[in-house]
Amino acid sequence: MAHSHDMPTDLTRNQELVLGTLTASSGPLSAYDILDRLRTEGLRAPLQVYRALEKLVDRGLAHRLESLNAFVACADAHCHRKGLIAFAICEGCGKVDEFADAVIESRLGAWAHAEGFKVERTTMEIRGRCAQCLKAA
Amino acid sequence: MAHSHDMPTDLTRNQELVLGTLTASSGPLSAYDILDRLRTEGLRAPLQVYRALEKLVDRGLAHRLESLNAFVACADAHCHRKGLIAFAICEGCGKVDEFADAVIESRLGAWAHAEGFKVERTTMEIRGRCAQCLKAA
DNA sequence: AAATGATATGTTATGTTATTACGCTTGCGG
DNA sequence: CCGCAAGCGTAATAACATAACATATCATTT
Ligand SMILES: [Zn+2]
Ligand SMILES: [Zn+2]
Ligand SMILES: [Zn+2]
Ligand SMILES: [Zn+2]
Repeated sequence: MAHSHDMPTDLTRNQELVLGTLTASSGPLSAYDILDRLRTEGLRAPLQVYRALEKLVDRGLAHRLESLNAFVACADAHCHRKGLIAFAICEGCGKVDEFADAVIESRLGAWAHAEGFKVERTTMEIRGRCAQCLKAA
Repeated sequence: MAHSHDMPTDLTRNQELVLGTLTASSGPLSAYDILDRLRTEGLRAPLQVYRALEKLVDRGLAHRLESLNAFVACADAHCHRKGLIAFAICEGCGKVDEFADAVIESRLGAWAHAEGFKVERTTMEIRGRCAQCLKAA
């Protein structure tokens, strides 16, 4: 079974560094977190990171978590380039779980259709505690 | 029919000013937008606004839109103090529509139950174009 | 090879959003 | 009156994000 994080071969150096940092992290990172981890690689300015993140997010290789102002590597590259993705974010350990639900997507689509609203992008983020953290407590 | 925005009587002065500003606005406002509109009332510091917003959000009188870093008055005070609320945000005119969907809520609950994840808070925000803006274009 | 255009990069400065730290005030129950 | 909780005011700072401008890299066309 192939690893989900095989890195595409057509990334630029900065994109590759940023995606590598996200992939190596156990949880979401802010752009400035990423920058700090890449200073040894020569990155100096926030914009270098933000530009790489923009491309990665456009390509679905990374996601932005709006409620955290942070980013994660896509956990599941083969299936969600399109469509609605939900994130479950554990406040305890920072772990982020990524999932899709066709029923939710279709309910949203139905609402939008009824209202005449054209959906461009959907953010869905659940905050709480994961099973492991609940058990530990 | 009663107006949905009858203001509670037990707000502090700052809370009342902030909620009034949000209610008077046709779209979401950032904390700094609010501050600017309240300088004539004597407010000077971001914290005065953030503190008021925190209480208002806790009480369900206002909502934070994570994907915008901005706030709106609750459009529908009687029904969503609890439960999942979704927001549809028009990129054209800034209008925000607030709605609840029991099916979505139960799907999320089912996912969480299956994973052993304890949900504390959910953010759901749709970005796109409202019917009116689509027609105008 | 030279010119062009598209994409990526580097750098500085600045803008925007949010919080920390500290101290004063007000109202309220003991 | 005292002690405590909630609210308030102010200053400073932290955290997140973009604007503006210059340069570099690489493929395409002439
Ligand atoms: Zn993904
Ligand atoms: Zn956890
Ligand atoms: Zn509401
Ligand atoms: Zn609109």
